[in-house]
Amino acid sequence: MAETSGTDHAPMHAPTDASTDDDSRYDPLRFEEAIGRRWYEERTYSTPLDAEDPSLYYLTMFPYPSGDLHMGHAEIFSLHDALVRQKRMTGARVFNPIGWDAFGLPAENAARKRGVDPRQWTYANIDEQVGSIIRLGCSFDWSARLHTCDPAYYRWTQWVFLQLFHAGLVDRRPGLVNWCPGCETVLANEQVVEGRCERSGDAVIRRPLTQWYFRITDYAQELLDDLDGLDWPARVKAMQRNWIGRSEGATVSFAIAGSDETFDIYTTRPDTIFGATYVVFAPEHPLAVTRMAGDQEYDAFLREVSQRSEIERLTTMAGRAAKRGMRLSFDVVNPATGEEIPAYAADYVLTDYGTGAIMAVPCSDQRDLDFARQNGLPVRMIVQPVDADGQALAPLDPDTIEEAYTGPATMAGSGPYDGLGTKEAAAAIVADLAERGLARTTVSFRLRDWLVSRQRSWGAPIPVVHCPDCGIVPVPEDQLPVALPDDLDFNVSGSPLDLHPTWKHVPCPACGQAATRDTDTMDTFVDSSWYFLRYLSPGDDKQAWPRQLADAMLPVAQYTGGVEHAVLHLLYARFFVKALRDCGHLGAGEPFRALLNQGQVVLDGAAMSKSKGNLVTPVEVYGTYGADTLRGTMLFASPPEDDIDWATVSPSGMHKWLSRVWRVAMETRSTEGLPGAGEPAAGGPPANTGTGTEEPATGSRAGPGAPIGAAPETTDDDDDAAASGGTAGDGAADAGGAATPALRRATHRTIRDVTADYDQRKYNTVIAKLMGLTNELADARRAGITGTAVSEAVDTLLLLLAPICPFITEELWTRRGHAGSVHDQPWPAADQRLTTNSEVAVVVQVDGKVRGKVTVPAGTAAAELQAMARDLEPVRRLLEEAGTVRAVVVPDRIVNFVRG
RNA sequence: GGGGGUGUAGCCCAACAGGCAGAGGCAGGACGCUUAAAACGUCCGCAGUGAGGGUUCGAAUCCCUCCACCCCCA
Repeated sequence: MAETSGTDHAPMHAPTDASTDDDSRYDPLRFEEAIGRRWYEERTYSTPLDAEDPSLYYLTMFPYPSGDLHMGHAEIFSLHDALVRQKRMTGARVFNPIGWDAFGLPAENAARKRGVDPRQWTYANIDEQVGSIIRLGCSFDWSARLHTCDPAYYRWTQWVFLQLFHAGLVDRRPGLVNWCPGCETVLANEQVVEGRCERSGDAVIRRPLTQWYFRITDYAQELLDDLDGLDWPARVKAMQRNWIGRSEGATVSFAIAGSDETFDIYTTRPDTIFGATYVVFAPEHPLAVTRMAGDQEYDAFLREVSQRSEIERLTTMAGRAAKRGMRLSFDVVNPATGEEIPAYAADYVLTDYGTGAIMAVPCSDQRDLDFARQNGLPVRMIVQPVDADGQALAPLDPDTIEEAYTGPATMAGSGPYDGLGTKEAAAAIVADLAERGLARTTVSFRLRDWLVSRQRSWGAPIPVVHCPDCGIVPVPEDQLPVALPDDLDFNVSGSPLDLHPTWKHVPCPACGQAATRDTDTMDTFVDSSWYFLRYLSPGDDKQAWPRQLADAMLPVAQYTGGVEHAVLHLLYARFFVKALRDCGHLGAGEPFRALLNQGQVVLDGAAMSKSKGNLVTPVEVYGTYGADTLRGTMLFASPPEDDIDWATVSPSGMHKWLSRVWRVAMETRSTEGLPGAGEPAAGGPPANTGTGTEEPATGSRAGPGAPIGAAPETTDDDDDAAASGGTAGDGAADAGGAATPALRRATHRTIRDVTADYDQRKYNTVIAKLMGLTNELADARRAGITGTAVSEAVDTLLLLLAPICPFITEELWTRRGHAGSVHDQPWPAADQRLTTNSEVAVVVQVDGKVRGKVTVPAGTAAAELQAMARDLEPVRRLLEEAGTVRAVVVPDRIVNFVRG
């Protein structure tokens, strides 16, 4: 039954001689599929949720259904599932849901290109992915499954929108926005990479449009501060800090010459104000636009600037397009010097950063210097560079410098502030200007508000109606969802939803007169910013999530996913949780307490992709070698956070090892290692094997640290606990003499070390150590060892491997005569008496060179150790002719004699 | 330019909290088994840790400078 696809996928397993059911051979295709199917159909890993007795919440980023699973998915699922399964075996109940991030543009593109309904396209892909996930043996809780494109889900996405709306966290306002011509929609800043659409790669242009925004900037400081408390990779935190981009500076008021009108500039370097020789406005700055109204040249300039991306506008890199600017029709007054300086508009100043205007200080800002040189503007030196010790360096010549100076300096040419350091000068200048009401210190952020409206149609409609009289009217909660129509025409230029003949025409919910729906949908990142809440009650049509349970379950204990979401999804989800907390719907302030990012799967150093034709798919690998081999290969390849280059890994190597595991487990199954009842089980009492098919999450299992054992048939024999381990491996059933304790020691050391590696997520070394144990086992068997030490070793191997390779371990566990699932067993505990060496080899050095070794009982005192070391022949000789000798002794490790 | 990370054997990777650089795998070689090959089994490792300085009895590990590559921000 497990054999549906086996034969034609397994060329290398083609039996050499007749027998296909040769059990001595490892053939995963014969059993994996049936086991995975059973786990799915029986909902084996479903976990009832209880606010009074919460489970641990482990979560992996839900997939986007663009097609079947790719290697990246296979990697993250392998990693995540190992994490979850191992945690369960330590006695924890783990909630591990799965769902689909099912809205998005690819479905629309498929509709446009191939005429398929986006819903059908999406669900067909989901079905395919579900099949692959089952095949991989992932232990998800299928009863919590959700899809963001389901009205039962997006109804609550819309509800969340309304909560933020009522809390004043949603704005609809005009602005210059990023427009992707390929996707025919606006994008958030986070979706623009190097001036291009991160999805389609089209060059993004700037357009003035009225759009919906979430006020994420209200939370900028908190989003920054709370990073400190998160157990996240340093680089992800660094990326978020960079993205939030906090800077401290000053807002300074300048006056327009010959007028009472003033405006604010923002600067991070108020100390340089004496060097300000002009000011620059963003071209779109209202003051510039007003003053230049009617100037045709300026209009043309504005149009041109709007075509350039932010990156182009800001870059200081040599070789890039020159800064474009225009002289404005007025001068301004520098409040520090009182002199009149010219005003410009230039593309390198942005409207929405700071105040949209700057003072230009060519000597200390490269962009200002470039612009000054291009336009023949004066450059003034206002500092004296100094070295690290404060010694004056050669002064710089303002007429010839090509690079702005930003190094350490003291003020020189800044009037009363000369001689101060730049830091003190900044404080003093702001303080003095503040006294005259002309300046204040300001904190500024790079983070912009999150633009959430999209002119696309496979997304959650924004639940708002535009009424000629009432204006913007939110759809009442009891009228949700605002559902998508079934009959959208995707072969239109523009938004299908907007162009639908009837959908948008509705009566105003407030006054009843004819009105129109908002025809934009929400960014799909909105869907994924709260899905971890919906998993708690995916079928609930009364509420988005149960508050009590959410408070018990959040933040998510462990989140896994790709680093590509470091700023987008992870920042948005953090914002949502904080906003929803402030709306009174949540207790938690962060969504994900711990985060693990896996690397990417590449081939020969390049990303795998269909277009490159270098795609290796999970289906190919598990179709040939089985899912366990795929999972093991992924985890063995490198530490989880590193990229995996598929060219350097070896599924066949993994398969070979699993074959060895299979062989040793099968060969030792019935003839040895099944001690009779009452015999002191060398490894301790048996694991809890008697409870069979029970819910893994519940009760009967022993807690973490239960001793492992080998005997399926013996009754629970708790009295053995005291005696266990004390026998140190020379139980009556064992044969093989002195090698037996060595095998037992290897077994228990492997338990100890592998457990530590699991805790640190070092699956590559977990597997390496299990391979080591397999080698020890082979050695021991060659030495003639049989009996409990062997079965203990084999069973331990299966238990320790179970989280990574769930199928082979399950199959062998059963075939070895154990009742119940290997995955329901308690995690083995190492017997300390067996892990510590009774004897240690201590290295003896003279002047750091190894001159010998002494083997001593562990814990031998330093003095004794030194005496023994001194007696070694080569050491004694070397020390005789030496004068003073100092000894460094580290017990159990090293003795080093240092001659004077 | 600023920040984060990584450099160990032909390759992927180990090395607790500074203590004999090698656990594991891939590739390669030898041998065994075989008529032969594959598969399987056994065995085979002086690379001194990117470079240079420093601290230390002792540095892959800690500190400084530099180089290379990756990522983020500019």
